[in-house]
Amino acid sequence: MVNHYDANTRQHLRVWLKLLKTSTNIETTLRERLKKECSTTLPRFDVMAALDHHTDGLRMTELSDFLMVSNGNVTGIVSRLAESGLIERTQDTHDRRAQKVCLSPSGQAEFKQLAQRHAQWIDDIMQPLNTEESNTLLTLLERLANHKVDKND
Amino acid sequence: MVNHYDANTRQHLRVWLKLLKTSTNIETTLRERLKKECSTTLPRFDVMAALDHHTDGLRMTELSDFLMVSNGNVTGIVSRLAESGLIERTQDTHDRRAQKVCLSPSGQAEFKQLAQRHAQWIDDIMQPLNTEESNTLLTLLERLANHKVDKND
DNA sequence: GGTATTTACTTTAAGCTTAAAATATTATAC
DNA sequence: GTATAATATTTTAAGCTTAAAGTAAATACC
Repeated sequence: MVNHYDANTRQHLRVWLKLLKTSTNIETTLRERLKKECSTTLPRFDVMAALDHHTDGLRMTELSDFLMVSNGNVTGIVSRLAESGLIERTQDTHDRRAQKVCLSPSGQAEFKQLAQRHAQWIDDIMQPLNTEESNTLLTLLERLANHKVDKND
Repeated sequence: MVNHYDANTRQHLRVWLKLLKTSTNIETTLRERLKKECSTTLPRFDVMAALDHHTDGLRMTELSDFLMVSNGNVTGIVSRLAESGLIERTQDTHDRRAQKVCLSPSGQAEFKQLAQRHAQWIDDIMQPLNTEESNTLLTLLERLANHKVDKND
């Protein structure tokens, strides 16, 4: 198939595909390492990171809002983390619909290990860029992220 | 929780999170538009794009290699696309295990529409960067993508 | 106080994704 | 020619993800 787009559009597509591929590659590396070296998954890590950040615990809805995923999604991940004994759920005494979720002591210890390895991996992956370059990258990405797209093109 | 990482690591984490978020945001926008405006999904689009690119058709294994996903994954997506009449499977006459998959005429017409809208969306999303900036972004991303990580840290 | 609405959360259905097991067929070794 | 290995593909089990429907409890309204 002949590429019939103009030069500008081709460049845009090229950048988007590279952005997607780079991000996906790094994500895949993290997922593989979390699985092989730590027997866990990225979604579990993300939930644990959120709870580590919020020491007082979070409600289910607060958790899904913070992670920007659906509330039904969090239900499953939290259930499995609870089965593994890494998080604890406590019923809200004033609101019987709600519960507060937080890391268990073993969950805290576990996450401490995970976070350290995770940071090392990212350090390794980001190695090729010096401070100035990574600042440039950050700025350019922010420009893309902050550009609100009109949903009704 | 106190952030106990050194400045360099913090910067690396910041850049990675921004890269992930930007990429995910764009991907989410594309998924939403494909669903709402075109009643399809990104995986379906990706398979159709691969077949549009390979006019002679592809075997299942070639398709999963090209898309860099598992072969079992492609089985499901191709089945659903075939149900929709957008692709056709033909048995290989010399190898009864194999089949060749290609876009049906309606699949070609459908993809032509999809590709055009997709290109417009990307054009819109990449708007905030001029040519020089998008070239810089491309270069920095390539540096990250080409950096092979030692799997046995 | 009783009805209606909102809120917190779970369940369900459908699709995506993978690794691993299973099937069927072809190619190789002897 | 038959046993073995390799190849092409599908199936299965498990988890992730969403939107939509369902459940239960709290709040608002009158």
